[in-house]
Amino acid sequence: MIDPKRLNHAEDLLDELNRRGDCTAVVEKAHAAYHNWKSALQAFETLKADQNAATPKRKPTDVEKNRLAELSDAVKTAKRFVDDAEQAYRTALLYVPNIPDPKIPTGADASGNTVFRTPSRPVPEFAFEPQTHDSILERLNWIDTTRTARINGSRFVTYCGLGARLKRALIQFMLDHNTHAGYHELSPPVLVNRTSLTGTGQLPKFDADLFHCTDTDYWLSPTAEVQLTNYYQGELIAEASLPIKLTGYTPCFRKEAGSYGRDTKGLIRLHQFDKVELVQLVKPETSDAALLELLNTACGILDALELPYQVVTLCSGDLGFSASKTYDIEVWLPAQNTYRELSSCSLFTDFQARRANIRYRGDSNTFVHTINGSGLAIDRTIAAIIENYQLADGSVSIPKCLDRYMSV
RNA sequence: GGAGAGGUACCCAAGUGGCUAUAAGGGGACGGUUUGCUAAACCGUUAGUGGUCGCAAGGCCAGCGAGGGUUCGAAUCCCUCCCUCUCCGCCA
Repeated sequence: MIDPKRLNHAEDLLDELNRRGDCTAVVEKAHAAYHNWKSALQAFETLKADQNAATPKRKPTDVEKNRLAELSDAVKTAKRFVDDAEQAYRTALLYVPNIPDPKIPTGADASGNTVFRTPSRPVPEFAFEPQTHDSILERLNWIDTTRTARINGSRFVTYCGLGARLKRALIQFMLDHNTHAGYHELSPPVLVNRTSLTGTGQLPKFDADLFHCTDTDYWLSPTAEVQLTNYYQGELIAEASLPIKLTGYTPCFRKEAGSYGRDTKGLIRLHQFDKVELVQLVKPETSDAALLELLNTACGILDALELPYQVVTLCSGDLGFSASKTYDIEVWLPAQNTYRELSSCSLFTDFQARRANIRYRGDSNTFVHTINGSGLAIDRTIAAIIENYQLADGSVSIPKCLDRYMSV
């Protein structure tokens, strides 16, 4: 949520927001609803002050009672107006995206993204035609999509034998890496409530992407960002405990509605996947540096795995709804002959903190800035390892840093 | 899932329809007096916050788990929900 006071200068706000694409409609709606609420509030508060002044300390006489009853009716009517107006204004505000960082490039879509860090190492050269990760994994019996399709349908995977061990090893390795970088490990539930999803910005706008339990208001979390960021929901944090750095492994669930036909094979786009997440809650003045630190932690995992990657800065038009600045880490996939997103590291400024009401006790009580990124997506990392580490004889080797996690 | 008990400030807790919650009383914390130094004793401080109006000083409104309702008036009565605790059932 943006600072509602910015609606007082809606033209300036629009100048900044329209770098994403046309936001006029949502801003004008929020702007109108905001002023409607304020005038309703002022009318109510005046009446309420009258009522408070007129209410006697003892039982009122019948004459007084008539006048008090009138006042009471007027207050109730005014209150109803305020409540409706407030509901409308808050809802409208939930649909206004975050303000893009002034320093990021302006662009309409992914073609406007710029390279922030050039490839970390040369891409591997193969003396043979590199195979796709799914064909290799299937042949090695490290995954079984045929049986999984019977149990779950498409966009699910079962890891088998060494494949399952590799997944477990990667989770372990990444969590160790992140805790060594100073992140506190949490292992949260994967069912979350509506309030938390609203706090981090998935709801109300993006409910079509989420799995929702039909008989309760529980949702399957699409990313541990939800659980880790909302861990401090509603809290007033002591200044001395900032920055808070959290990491956690969870399964993640996404409907992937609207991506029919895209990445149907392999591990790139699944309804359920595994991810190790990095989250930071920081003081506003340190958030730019903290984003880079978090990015470096995520990149450090790929360095250790010796996988080639590049980092791009998302342009204004490609930015997610809640983010003000995002760096995508893209790993090289030889069979696709391209870099694919493996982690998205974003600064949300106070946008999520306002929605989730996370503040810290400083000179005044201020909203923290939130930052998160994958560190890393497990299944896509497996895809990258398999494709980059494949050998001429059809087998694959395993990154050296995983040896101690893969041994029996 | 069933039966019961709770949720008031940093913690415990009194308040059960009107006397603006300066929220009684403890505890803890902090400051002071006293002291060679500690402890004790005594004195004091410990409501913070959100919103709104205002250049400001300051005014006003809302806050007793959350949301509704009853009432001229609700921490207090009623309803729904959340959470904690005890017992039973079920289960990993």
